[in-house]
Amino acid sequence: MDNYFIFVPMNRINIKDLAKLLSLNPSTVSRALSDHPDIKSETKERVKAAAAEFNYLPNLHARYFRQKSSRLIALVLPEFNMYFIPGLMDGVNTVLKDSGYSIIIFFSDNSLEREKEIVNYCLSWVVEGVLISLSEHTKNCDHLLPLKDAGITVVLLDKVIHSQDFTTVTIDDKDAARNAVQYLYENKKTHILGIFANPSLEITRLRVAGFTSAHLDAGLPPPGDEDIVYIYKDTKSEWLEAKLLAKNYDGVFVMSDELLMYSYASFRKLQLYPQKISIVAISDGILPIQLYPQVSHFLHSGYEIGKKAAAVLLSTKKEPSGVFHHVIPIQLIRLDSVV
Amino acid sequence: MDNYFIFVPMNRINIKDLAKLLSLNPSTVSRALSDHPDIKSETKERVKAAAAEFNYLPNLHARYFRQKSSRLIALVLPEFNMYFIPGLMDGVNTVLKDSGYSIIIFFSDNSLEREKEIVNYCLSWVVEGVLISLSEHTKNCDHLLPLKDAGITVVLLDKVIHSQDFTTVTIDDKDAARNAVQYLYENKKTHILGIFANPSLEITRLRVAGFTSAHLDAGLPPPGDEDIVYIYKDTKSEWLEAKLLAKNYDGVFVMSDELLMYSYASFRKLQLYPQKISIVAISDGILPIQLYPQVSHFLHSGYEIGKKAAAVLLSTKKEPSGVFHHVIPIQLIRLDSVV
DNA sequence: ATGAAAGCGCTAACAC
DNA sequence: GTGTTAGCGCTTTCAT
Repeated sequence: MDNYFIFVPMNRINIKDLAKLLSLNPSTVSRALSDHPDIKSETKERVKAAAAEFNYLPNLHARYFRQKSSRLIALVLPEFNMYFIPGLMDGVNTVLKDSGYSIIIFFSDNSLEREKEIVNYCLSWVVEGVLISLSEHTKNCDHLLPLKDAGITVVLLDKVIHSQDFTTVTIDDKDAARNAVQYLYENKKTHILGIFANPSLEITRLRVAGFTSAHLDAGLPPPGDEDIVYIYKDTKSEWLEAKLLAKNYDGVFVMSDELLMYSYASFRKLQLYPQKISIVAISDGILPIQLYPQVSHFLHSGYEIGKKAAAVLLSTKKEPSGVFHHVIPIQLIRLDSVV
Repeated sequence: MDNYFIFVPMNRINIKDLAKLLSLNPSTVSRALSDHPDIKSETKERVKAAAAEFNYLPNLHARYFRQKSSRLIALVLPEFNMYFIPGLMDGVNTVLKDSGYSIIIFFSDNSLEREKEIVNYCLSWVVEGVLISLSEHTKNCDHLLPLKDAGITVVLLDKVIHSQDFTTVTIDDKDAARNAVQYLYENKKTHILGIFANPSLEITRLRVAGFTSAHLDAGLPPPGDEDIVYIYKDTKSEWLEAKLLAKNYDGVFVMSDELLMYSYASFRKLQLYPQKISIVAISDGILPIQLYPQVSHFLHSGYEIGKKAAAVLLSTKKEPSGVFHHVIPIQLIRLDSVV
């Protein structure tokens, strides 16, 4: 007999069912559930008791479809970076988790094409806000304008392109790099190698600019081409090691956690750190304190950026305001005893 | 005059508008857009051209609401772990990105209460599948049963509790720990310290079991209480260092990347590694090759687990099948020259 | 090959 | 304080 019972997806109880059960009108039930002031508290309690008893859960597609909203925030990320991304997501989640918004997440895999597709998904899902860190192949924000036109709040974070169209949340990249060099200089380091990521990123260009200008400010000769190395996905560590030994460097600036992780083994292997050179990095803070010996860094916290960006998004939704470029202050974490 | 132009959210073009524009019926437009065989190709082309011209994008809430589906997969994670989570998300994304599903992400922050709330969100969003790694306070899967009852496919991954109700994707935790000890033993290490996470996790208990049983298999005396250390969020590294020096250990087993990161500085500081001890870890693979010196490990790839879990989810949706416990094979990555 | 009409579950005017 | 009714945008019978 058992095989007569085939699986039929349980028809979930809805507001209409609840109304029938209580001999009320669907609209009354709806209002009771959302604590509408018109409904007397006795009715509210009856309705809520029944809702709890029969495990009523609203269908959010129906609700938000009707309300022409979605309570959905899109988080768009270019890649899976183990240092920065988890902190960033943590920060975003911290702000959004009790706000009633849910997070729909997209990865552009550093492709502009994919980023454009994702913009369409955001429109199709009628998201209420977009937090986006741009792909490394994105050169401008034109493809984000349809979001703006649709009235969707967009906040760029971390990997951004500054424009008049969109609010951004970043650290002061140029200043961070400048401070780092200055710090090395104050500790009598004058031959400094800068280790940078892909120069097509605005974030890289700004940090290179800061690196260079700090040399000038300090009265040091400007760094030559050989003093600035760009590391790509396929750069071999042997190549970096040759660069490290090419000159008598006494200081190294590393612009990110990935690059610190990438290069640290070389510093140790060549017995440069802590013996001969000082290192300053820009970092999310987790890696440099776990390394041995530890590494001084300027704190570039994904958590803080995520929190700020999400907060800016929510407050912009509450009361719309103009485009603003928010800059998260950085902070020196001094961890070596050698400099 | 300018202030007469207040912002009115642009009424997006919908199927009805498109139909009016083309003097067609909305249903015809709908069918044309979804390549219904009844519609002649000339009409299809007209419709698609107009859709492209006027930037028509479907309202997915309306579509999936009508279709009683959602093309939404929930990814539920307990915390922000920099080693494992990014790889896991990468794996999930790799499988889902071209499947038409979007990912809605929730973090339980290791709270069972929050996990229950998230289950309700999944039901309210009518998600089509749930990929969940359990919170460390979750002791059974009863709170997931409403998902099952609603016909929603659930796949547990990594931090799981095995039961007859839900499919799981994990590595063979017990076997991985056993292999690790065996590997140390084969390299003549007989005094082995095991470093473990919170023992309330099934994943920890299994790895401890493997650690212990491997001692017996090898004919070693079973590890005493002092040979197994559990590291909690607030455990001080001084305490670990005392344990490391308490006996003449020649081998250490570390059950995860976080713990490897946590303990590695101590090994180096005390000049234990590579001088006096060998280390074997269970790891996602990124950290141990970047450390200097590198660390041998059994590869526990978040990427592979994420990929497998997402693939299992999709295939289960295509043709429903019973509960199955999938085990991802682990692989020894031998990296030290000292053992 | 296309049109007409109904309805998914919910909320918000508008009645009373 | 509660009921009536309409409609969000879309798909899908059913009719032609």
